[in-house]
Amino acid sequence: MPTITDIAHEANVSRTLVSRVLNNKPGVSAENRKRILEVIAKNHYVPNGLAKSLVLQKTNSIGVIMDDLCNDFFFPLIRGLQDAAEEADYNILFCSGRRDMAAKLKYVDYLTGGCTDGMIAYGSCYDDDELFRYVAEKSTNSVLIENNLNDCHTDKILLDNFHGAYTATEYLIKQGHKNIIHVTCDMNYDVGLERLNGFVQAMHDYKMPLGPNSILYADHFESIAYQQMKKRLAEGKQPDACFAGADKPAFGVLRAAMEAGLSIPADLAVIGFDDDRPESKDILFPALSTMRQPLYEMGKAGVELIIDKIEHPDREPAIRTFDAELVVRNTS
Amino acid sequence: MPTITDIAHEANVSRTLVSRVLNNKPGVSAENRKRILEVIAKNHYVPNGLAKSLVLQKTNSIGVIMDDLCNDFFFPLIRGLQDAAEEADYNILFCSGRRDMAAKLKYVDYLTGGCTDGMIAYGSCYDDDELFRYVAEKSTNSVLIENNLNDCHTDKILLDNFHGAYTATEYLIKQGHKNIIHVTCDMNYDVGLERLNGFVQAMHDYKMPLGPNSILYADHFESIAYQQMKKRLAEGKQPDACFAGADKPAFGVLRAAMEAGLSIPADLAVIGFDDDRPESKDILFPALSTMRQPLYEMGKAGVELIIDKIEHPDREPAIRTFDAELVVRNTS
DNA sequence: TTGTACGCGTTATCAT
DNA sequence: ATGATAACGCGTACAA
Repeated sequence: MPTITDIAHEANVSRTLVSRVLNNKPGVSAENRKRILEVIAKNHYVPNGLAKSLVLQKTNSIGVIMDDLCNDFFFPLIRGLQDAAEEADYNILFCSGRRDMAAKLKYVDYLTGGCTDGMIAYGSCYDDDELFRYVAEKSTNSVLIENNLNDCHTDKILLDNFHGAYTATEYLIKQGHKNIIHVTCDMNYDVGLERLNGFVQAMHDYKMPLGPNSILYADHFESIAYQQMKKRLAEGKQPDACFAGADKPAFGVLRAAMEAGLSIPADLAVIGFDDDRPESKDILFPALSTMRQPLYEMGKAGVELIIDKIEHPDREPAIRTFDAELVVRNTS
Repeated sequence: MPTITDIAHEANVSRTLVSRVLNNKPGVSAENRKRILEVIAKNHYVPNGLAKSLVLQKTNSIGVIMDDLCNDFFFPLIRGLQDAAEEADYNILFCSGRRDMAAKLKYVDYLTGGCTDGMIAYGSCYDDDELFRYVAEKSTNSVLIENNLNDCHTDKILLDNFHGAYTATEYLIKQGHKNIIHVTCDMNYDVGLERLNGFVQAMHDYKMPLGPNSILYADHFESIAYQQMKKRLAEGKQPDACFAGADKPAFGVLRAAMEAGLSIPADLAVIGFDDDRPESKDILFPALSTMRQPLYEMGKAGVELIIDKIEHPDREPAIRTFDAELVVRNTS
């Protein structure tokens, strides 16, 4: 790879002049500028980003670390991050250590080691606590998305899971349903608890019956919710509405209900959370009503926040909270 | 961010000793090593990657540029890239200029500007020719995946589309089908032509009837194939087998056939290419037989190739070609 | 308009 | 065992 020195030699000028040309700065005669540009083009010369960033103390790029790049649920998030970065003329780099904590931490070291001006980490499960704390203790600009750790004093983008669950439950109540249950998502995730709490609060506020039978514990997949709901129906205890803590368990509930011959939403209204899609490909589900996370907007906000932080490194950590949006489709 | 100089001062030693400790090298007294490690830990110090890479002329990271990160078709590719990079202890960074050529080229400049040891570009459409040529003319290590440009003298990972199409067609012939047609995918892509050629060659070799009615021109989506097939069936010209140049048009064909009351695969056998999934969510398709691209293996090979090139910069450009694999499901 | 000299943070070479 | 010094490639005061 040619360096600025090579270009300077070939053009018979000093490196200073080449640098001026590269950065469109004045102080170069038209003649020299032309010759320098020719030499640059001829050699396909591009300034070394490492050296440039090192001296400028600015990389103009942002790193993103996610626990999974291969999940279409995150597409809106990725698009939001990309759009905001493109708009601000920043490079945005995605990387993922997947389920390997050591790999994740290595990427954090990489991203915070000077190669980027700031980093964004996405994660919502307890496993990510270690990651988030590791990011937060670095003295670099960082934004954490989705998970709220009170001891991490960095910028954060959060979803109000409690409020979303409350909204969904309230909607079912106002639709006139009398026997509403909640099917949880994975309670190993923060979101599981928050959504359960939102459900309970709404039921309480509207003085709806709330007992041990009001909650069915499932996880983030279809299967357990399917089994639990099947069992519940077999016992003859049939609710008339169900708020699920995530779409995957909601599809499990739907599957059980459809197998039992229930008509949706007449016999059972179902509303999920996340605007996800079913795992099962061998069954045709009705379009699921759900609470949609504004992931696109959250991604955009994440980049905006990190850029603001880069430009004002000394400001206090900021938190931006987003509300999930009720999307009514054919199951409610 | 603290620097090595800060650490050295705080530990009352020279930068040399700190560097030795950081890189686990001998030549430091146990006492000093201990104190230096303490200071490092206390300050959460991480060496600046820019400076380190600059002096070492080695970044230990690989960049990947794809025209779309938000497409689950590429998941196996991404996983292959990640697995191989992880195994070789390289960082792997994903970026995408999406449909904006200027953005793509900017990312190429970034990735080839010293921040990575090499880059991998994926692309199969004609639009990517400009991108690929731009990558190839850089004097950095690069691997191009999927698209074959003869004037690009870089490492390449290719799929033998001709052979895959031949295999699929041959399979249909050997199954005893007499009236086989080909529904093309987008002919603006290299792959479209290669797969058409493979079909024609197989039909020719087996002396199967080949006329103007043997080919239906569609694109990379369901709709046109659906319309074309619907029209064809309405004309009463019903083939007994169809090889589609991609899965999306194959689903379009299936949709038209199913609407016409045809039984699959008894009345019409269908085989696609790519192991993709349907666009339509309102219809339940049978599991499609297809030619699966070994994208995971291709991704792994891409990283292996680039690392080999990094270690042997002077070797001749290498090409590795992969065969698609016939996956027989319920449509043939 | 042009060029010299210094510094960005690190590693490596060579003294001590 | 320890430390001064020179690179890596670039931008930028400052001097000419």
